[in-house]
Amino acid sequence: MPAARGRPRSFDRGWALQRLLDVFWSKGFEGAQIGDLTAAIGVAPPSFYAAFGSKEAAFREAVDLYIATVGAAPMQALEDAPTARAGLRAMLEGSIDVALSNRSGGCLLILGVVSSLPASDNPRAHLLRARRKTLALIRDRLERARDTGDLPPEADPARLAAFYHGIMQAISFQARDGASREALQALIEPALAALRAA
Amino acid sequence: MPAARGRPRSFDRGWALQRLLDVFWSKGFEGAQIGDLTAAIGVAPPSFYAAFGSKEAAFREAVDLYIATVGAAPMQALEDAPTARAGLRAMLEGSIDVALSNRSGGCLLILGVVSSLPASDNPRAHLLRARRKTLALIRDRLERARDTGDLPPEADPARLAAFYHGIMQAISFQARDGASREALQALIEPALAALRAA
DNA sequence: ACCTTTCTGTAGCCGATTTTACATAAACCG
DNA sequence: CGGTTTATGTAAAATCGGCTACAGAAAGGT
Repeated sequence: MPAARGRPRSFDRGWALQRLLDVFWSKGFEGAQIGDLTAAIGVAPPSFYAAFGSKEAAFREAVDLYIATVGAAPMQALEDAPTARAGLRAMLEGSIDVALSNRSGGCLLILGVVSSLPASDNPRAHLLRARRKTLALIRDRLERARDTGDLPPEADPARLAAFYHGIMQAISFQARDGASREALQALIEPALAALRAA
Repeated sequence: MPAARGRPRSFDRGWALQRLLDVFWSKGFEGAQIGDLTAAIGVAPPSFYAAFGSKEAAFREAVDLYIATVGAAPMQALEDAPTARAGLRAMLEGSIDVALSNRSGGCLLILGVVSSLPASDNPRAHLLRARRKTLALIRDRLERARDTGDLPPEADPARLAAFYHGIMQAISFQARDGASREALQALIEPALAALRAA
């Protein structure tokens, strides 16, 4: 175990990453400026760069932390519920909780980067991979439901997964536009009607 | 009518505005840089500023042109269809046509500004107003359907309008992420299931 | 013809943003 | 306690964005 060498850091790196996540979440990759990030930690730019390398690298780490913590809850709820219907409802309700737990509203993975500046290409691609993973998780859960008889054999897990992923995107977007919890919850019942039809 | 004074403009302003719309649509307000806009018209910056005033003013004009042309088709289809169901289906299919008719994919009103930089506040607010108008159009059409017996009296036009507006947003996001026409069309049937339930 | 008006291209200003030199401070090691 | 290592704050470099001064060009008015 290598004893700590040199002057110790004046802040806890994990704590700082959570602050960075909060800033990136509410302002997006491009909206979050170095000044916002360093102010959130309470340090000067060189300390930020020494600890995280660059804005892009910090964003990547913050997104991974988001996936492992904030974003995991709705997906876990989907996984654990006894039926596909209950799972989807829990996932969407969890998404609403997430979308309302931040000043600006919405999901970091969906709204973190949208503009197409060359400087945002890598962060954008990182988020796109995360979204594809979310989609795959939903599809897997629906396939399991079909295989166990919870959904009829003619149900189309891939199509339904894209549809419910779309509902998550709608929740995020409308939360960003200032929708209330009631307004967001009103999206769930109409969305679940698609299960009866399938 | 005052005869044209001074040196005439070297390009047609309406034609130029369409080019600007194309650039703003595919790159967003912040992603579209002055160099992109002037290159699309084929002029130097001073000509752009003489004709349009500023990037923000040009964006506002481009958005208004988008609403009057590109965006009008799906809403007109919603209005003209004989039933609410047929209208919503036509609106969503029209949204898919729109979303696929641009390099980057998606709707300008939904994806044009997302980041929260202070410099984008006015453009963002302008788009938000446009979205509210879209939502109101859908709600009005559903109210009419309810009043004429096309939808049952217990149907909730405001809720359903928010839901189908959400589907449009999902179409835009997934188109921006590269979804195929087939993938986007697969969102429509599940969405229409909400009508049967209501 | 000459003046006024308006547009055009070159070239550059001005501010903002990410990132880094540099000197200094705070820890451990021998 | 001197030396090494790493972090910190000030301050600025490097870059890049929107925007504009200027001088010249192209039209109409008189």
